[in-house]
Amino acid sequence: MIETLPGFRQFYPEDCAARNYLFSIWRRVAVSFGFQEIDGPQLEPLELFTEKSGEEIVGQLFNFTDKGERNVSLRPELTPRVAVMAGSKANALRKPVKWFSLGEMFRYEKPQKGRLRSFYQLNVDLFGEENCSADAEVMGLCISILKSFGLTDKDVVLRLSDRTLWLHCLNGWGLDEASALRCLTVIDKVERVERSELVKQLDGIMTGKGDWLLESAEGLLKIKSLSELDGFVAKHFSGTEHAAVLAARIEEWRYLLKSFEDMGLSDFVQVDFSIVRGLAYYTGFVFEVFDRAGESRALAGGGRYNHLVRKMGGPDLPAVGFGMGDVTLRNLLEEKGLMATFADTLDCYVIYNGEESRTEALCDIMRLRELGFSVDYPLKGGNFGKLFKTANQRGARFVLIYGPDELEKNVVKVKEMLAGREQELHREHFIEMMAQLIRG
RNA sequence: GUGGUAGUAGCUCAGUUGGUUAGAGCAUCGGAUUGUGGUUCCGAGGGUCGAGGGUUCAAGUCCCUUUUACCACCCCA
Repeated sequence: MIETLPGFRQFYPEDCAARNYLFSIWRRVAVSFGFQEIDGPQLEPLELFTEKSGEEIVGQLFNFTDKGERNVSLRPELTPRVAVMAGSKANALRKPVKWFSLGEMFRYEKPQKGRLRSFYQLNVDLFGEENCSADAEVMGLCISILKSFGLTDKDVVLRLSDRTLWLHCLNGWGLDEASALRCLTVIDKVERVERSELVKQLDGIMTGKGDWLLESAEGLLKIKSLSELDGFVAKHFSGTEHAAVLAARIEEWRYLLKSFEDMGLSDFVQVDFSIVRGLAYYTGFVFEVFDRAGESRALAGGGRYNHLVRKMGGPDLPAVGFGMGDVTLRNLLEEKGLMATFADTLDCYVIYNGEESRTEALCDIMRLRELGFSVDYPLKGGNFGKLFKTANQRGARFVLIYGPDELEKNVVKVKEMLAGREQELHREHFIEMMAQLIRG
């Protein structure tokens, strides 16, 4: 037997049903928020990704040279393509542009739990609105989706941070923009790297002041609420030239958090400045959603990326978005017992006895199928006891019996499996009556 | 890319210091049961013991290599 490539999955019916369940909720809730579905190619020119993320990214890509000597890569994410799509029609698109996409992504990584080489991702993007009402809408959708799966604020938390505020503070502490960005990549590691190592790295950015810088940063990292943030900014920056921009930014925070309150989603949101996200293209509010209990990987993550569209060759177009993968989500839902088991179900299972009965049965089966009902029947007959057992296993609501007795009386015997009730329906109006029974 | 652990039927797993023809439960198929389901009983099929090499009279078991999965790193759009 030939195995799948590492990190790729086969989907048996139960797996497909589970996947479709995730897709259906993703799609339904995104549409309910007024987002429209889009998609892009699965195979892309390599430059699309190196343009956005630099040459280092190639190590993580599923890339190769095609028969036309083109450097290509399976898509590891959708965002650059969406940025191109939005950018190239930017002037023609009604703002705000609210798009989402469900698709398979590929990354050449070492497979482990919650991380495969092929996975499905929901991608949500909102273009053309600078106000943080757009951030609220996008994050609100992210939380609402998780709620729709049955997850509560006891299960998951959206950790909300802000790269703009970080940069203002670092700027206020004397770092230029390039140093500040380097500093953020160090801060991103604060949960998993030892303190002395962090100080060393920060020393490399601000000579002799690494320790002080880390302490200042830790002040920000400790903050858990807006009032604490107010206090922090007052303590560090009141009376300085940075006070005004910081005050303005805090007003945006106030507006964003108020939006979550108005949406009834506040309990899902936690101020947490340790989230800065690895990639440098994020420009404002950033967030990640985690399982509150476990140490599993992030369920979703995203933020503001106001410069990407221009970087991809389009006009200035502010943007905010997030991605959510199927693997971690499904793991969590299974852990929490929120993943339904997807049993085989049928509206009708038809059993017959003899060739003449089969002729009549097939005729009715096709008519019921045309009405959209799921109807199945044994391909090779069998005794009635066995066939009832099969009907039961198949999850059939009704069993329709076509036999010599019924044929003679010109009826179909209909058994409702759950109730065990039986009745005979005259064949003259059988399809109509059967349709009524199934519907209701 | 670096370490650790593991791999026996479709699934979950037994398999003694190396010793007849590798087992069980579940699932599948058939029968008891050719006009009535969830229970029960009987039976069958299904294994190159992940792959390759070595040690041995003899390897699922010991050794080496390799591969895959899981876990921890690196990374994480």
